[in-house]
Amino acid sequence: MTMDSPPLGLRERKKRAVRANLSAIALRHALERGVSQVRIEEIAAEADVSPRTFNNYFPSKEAAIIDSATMRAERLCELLAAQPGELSLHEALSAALMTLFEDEPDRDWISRARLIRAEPSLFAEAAKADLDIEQAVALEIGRRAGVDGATCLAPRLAAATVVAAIHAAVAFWLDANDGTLREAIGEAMSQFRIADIAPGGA
Amino acid sequence: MTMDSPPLGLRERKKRAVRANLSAIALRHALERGVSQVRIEEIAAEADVSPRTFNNYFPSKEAAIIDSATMRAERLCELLAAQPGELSLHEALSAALMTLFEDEPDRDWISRARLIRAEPSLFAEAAKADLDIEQAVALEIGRRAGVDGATCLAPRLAAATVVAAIHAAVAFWLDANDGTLREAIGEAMSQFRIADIAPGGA
DNA sequence: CACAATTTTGCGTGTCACGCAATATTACTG
DNA sequence: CAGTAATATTGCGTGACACGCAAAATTGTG
Repeated sequence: MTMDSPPLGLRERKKRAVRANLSAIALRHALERGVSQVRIEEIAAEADVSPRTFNNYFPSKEAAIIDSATMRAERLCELLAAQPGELSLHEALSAALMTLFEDEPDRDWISRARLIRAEPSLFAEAAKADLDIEQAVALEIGRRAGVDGATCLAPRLAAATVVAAIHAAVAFWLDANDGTLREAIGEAMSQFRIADIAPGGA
Repeated sequence: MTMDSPPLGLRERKKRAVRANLSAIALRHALERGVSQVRIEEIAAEADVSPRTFNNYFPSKEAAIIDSATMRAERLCELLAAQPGELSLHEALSAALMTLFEDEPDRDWISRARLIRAEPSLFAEAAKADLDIEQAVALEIGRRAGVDGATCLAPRLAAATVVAAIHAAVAFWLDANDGTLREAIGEAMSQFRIADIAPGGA
């Protein structure tokens, strides 16, 4: 799609650095004091930035904490598209997820995931982001099967259940402290089936 | 559990009336002007109540609009528990949902559902409520299968996928304007399978 | 170096969540 | 039918926040 990776101007690099910095500080504050005690003013001060600038990057502190916590939907879509067409939908999704969760998450990701599950305001913010992910996955599933992923029920259902399965697996793994996340994802995918999508369907 | 249904004092009746009234006014304002233009002050004035009292019932206008939009988890749990034990988990869930969605939703429910999907702030608020629903369903599924619905993966996965399927079906039905919601739910449930849960599993 | 584009910043405004204490309403008891 | 305890409503004040707007600073370009 848009691949301007190499020519990344100073401008864009600085913006991304500021954004990542603000997000990291926000997460740390939230872990140390609790989300409700996080103050935008303090985050901005620590990042050497005006408070107004914070709200220039994020509409709320929750958004800052969540930022970059969402697994990238584009990556999942790419992996799904890369699976051989002979595989059933369920097999292709499983294989894509096994690749997506190839490397175990780092400490920041884990503590952030725990925090999101513990704090309703963060959970709500994350749900908004997951909606976009789900739609993107539905579109890719639809493309793969030759149907409209935006309107037909089947691809949307498949996307919704897969995202739900990932959530359940992550939540289980966070609670269980046992085995790898990859294994939890795999076990989840093995415990339900998604019907293949027939292109000729109504 | 707690069954004080008949002896419902004046106090409780008034509270419920005020709550329902505030919620209805909030929904109407949101439909007419958009959520961002809803003012707590106006809702309170129309309900002949102090603005402070509004925040006594709801922590935000979004919560007021959402209130009573969530399908009742207790009802789904009851219906699930009422299904004969010979049925597989998937069959029992399907049957329970068919009963739960026996009567088609009214106009208020539909317009609210549309609004929730269109407005991210409402979607986020609804997601919080759905989390509770999911946990309750997981507990009931676990009880039915004789495993711990709070810790084991299987019941949580089943609950998550079922809730996701309901969401997908509702969203599809709202877009399609074709057939009944009941049919959409049934079609969704027929397009994926949930593994039965073995009580002896680790 | 000058000039255009973009970003940062400060300021003001309207909205909101919530603690607290005073007041009003409801429930209960002799 | 009081009188009293429990609970709900209300007004007020405070801290925080989202966001529009325009001036100032920073970056990209010829």
